[in-house]
Amino acid sequence: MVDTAFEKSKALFVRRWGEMAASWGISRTMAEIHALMYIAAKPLCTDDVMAQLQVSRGNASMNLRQLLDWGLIDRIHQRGDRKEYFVAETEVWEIFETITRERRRRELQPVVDTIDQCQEMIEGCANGDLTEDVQVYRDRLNNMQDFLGTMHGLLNMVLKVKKSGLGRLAHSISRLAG
Amino acid sequence: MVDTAFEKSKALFVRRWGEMAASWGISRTMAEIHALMYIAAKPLCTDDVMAQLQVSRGNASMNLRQLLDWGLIDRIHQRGDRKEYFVAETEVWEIFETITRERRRRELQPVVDTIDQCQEMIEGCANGDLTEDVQVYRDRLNNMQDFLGTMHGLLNMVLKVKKSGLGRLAHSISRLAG
DNA sequence: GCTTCTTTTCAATAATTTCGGAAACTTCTG
DNA sequence: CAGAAGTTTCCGAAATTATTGAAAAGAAGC
Repeated sequence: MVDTAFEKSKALFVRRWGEMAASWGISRTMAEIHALMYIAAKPLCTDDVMAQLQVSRGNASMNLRQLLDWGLIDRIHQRGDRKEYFVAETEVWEIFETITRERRRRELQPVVDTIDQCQEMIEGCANGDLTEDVQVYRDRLNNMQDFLGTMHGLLNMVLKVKKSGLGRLAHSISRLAG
Repeated sequence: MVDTAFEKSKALFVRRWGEMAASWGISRTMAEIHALMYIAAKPLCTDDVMAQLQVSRGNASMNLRQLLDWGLIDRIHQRGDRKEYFVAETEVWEIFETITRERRRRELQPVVDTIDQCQEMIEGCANGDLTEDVQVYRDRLNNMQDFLGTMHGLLNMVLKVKKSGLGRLAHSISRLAG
């Protein structure tokens, strides 16, 4: 039956997407729900999620809320239906941008702040025979900070051109790289 | 005391680094050991790790092994000492490249392969009244695949120019982005 | 505005997974 | 062989994730 191959393919994609996300620190179910909606042709409701992923209502609800918080899905109301339906952003560059923005804010920014703080803490440590160790430490912190700053800027630029300019971008970079 | 501020600063960095890594799917202790070695002026041995992070020998050993597997630290032998010592790669771009390479291989590649597989599975599904859903699904898979391919290439280019060309690269991209 | 039905959210409990420590085991060196 | 360093395994602790059931919120009908 044609339908079976289709369903199996979708299930495979959802499962693998969840596995990948799990190893990136994102709850497996949350990623599975996202995958499900990414490939869905129509909006899905909570019951659809429950049925297709075999999870409880509470679990589905909590994860849907988290996806809303991330901005990866939107709530929509069908006229004549009381239920809430959800649709995922399907533009991959938008998805990437959203995830990037959120993770930067939640997980990278604290590190950047902490490095600043670490540097302040050793500002007065230039005397004594520990100077060399301190100097090494200071350098390592500076290098990391520079790197994070550079990546931050680079990401911003990539997001700015997105797919549109990426052909030209690629060409340009490869010229530099050669 | 000068030394105290230095030690506190290092401890803070190590702790935060571990926290960040934890939310990226990397064991906290493994990341803490890595941080410890990244900022260390001299090679460290297992006992140093045990003492500074307050972990057991077995735990230290396992995580050191993992770091070796990742290629983030190297084993070195001090003459006249039977102990093994370890040093971390301290060049940030090298660290980034290593992590990128490993995560791509371990976590991204399986997804790419799976998408291929998913596409093969629905090749014969162009008939029946499900055509529209299948078509949507097919498009979404294609978009994701394109995106992953583009990012793959982009990352390769960035790694190729690394820090050296990044000033020019930044300028070039921002011109495209403007 | 109130009731009733449906859906969502929350809190407590349960299950699963991950992580770390102790100790047994192996290897290496002298 | 003795002793020290390193590795592996097993088991318990902690953290994360999921389920259940009850309360709250929201819409439709009266």
